[in-house]
Amino acid sequence: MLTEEIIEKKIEPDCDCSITGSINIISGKWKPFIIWTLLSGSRRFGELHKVIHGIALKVLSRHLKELEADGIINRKVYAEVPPKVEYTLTEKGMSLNDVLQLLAEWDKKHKVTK
Amino acid sequence: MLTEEIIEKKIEPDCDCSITGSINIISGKWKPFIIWTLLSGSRRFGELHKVIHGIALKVLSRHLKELEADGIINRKVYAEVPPKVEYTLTEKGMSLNDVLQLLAEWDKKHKVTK
DNA sequence: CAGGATCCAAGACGATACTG
DNA sequence: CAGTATCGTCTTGGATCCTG
Repeated sequence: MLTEEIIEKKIEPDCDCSITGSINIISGKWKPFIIWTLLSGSRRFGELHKVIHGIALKVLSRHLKELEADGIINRKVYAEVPPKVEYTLTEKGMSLNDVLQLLAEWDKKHKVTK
Repeated sequence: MLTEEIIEKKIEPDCDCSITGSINIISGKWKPFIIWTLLSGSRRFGELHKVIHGIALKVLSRHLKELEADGIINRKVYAEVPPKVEYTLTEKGMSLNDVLQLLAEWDKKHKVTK
């Protein structure tokens, strides 16, 4: 029955397993690193590009946009020449700290990371 | 300073941000649901297919294989006709409960899930 | 400097048909 | 029943060149 409803609404049930939102936010090859990096303070685009080595410009750019759209980070543009843009975590973004922390602990505990 | 070092090592720092392992395990469009479902007891392939409505056979099959490879679930085959296969969470799999729980809480708190 | 535009490759997801 | 095989589509990540 409940199953039927789900079929009708064709949805991920609204039981406590609604995790999709949070997972979507942090999954993306580099997103956790971006967030983690910003936890220690705001950074400029170029800084992120250097710190998170290996990430393609385009990908960094898109990830930042998505994180901004998700309300995780703020983007401040300084009207200067040359241009300067700073990315900062929002409150919501900061709150991801616990989540990332737990994931990291679980990782370490189970030696998942190679 | 810390930043400089990270730049030098140009790595996903081996700091506590090593989250990739745990994220890889639970990310996959339906994996959280599979795990969540199995938290209430073992299920057969067909049962999972019905409960987790909308998932393609192929995808369910692959997800199960991956979860098994990751040591999250066990696959028991009963030598019967017709065939019967049961999937059960391992200890490691059970331990993901806390993680999923936190993700769900964060989700709810920030009304991320639409 | 901060990105947008393009083009590509790989993989993830999906639907249907078929088999031991 | 429990999948595999096949084929197609969409999304992600990546490399390079270009611009306000």
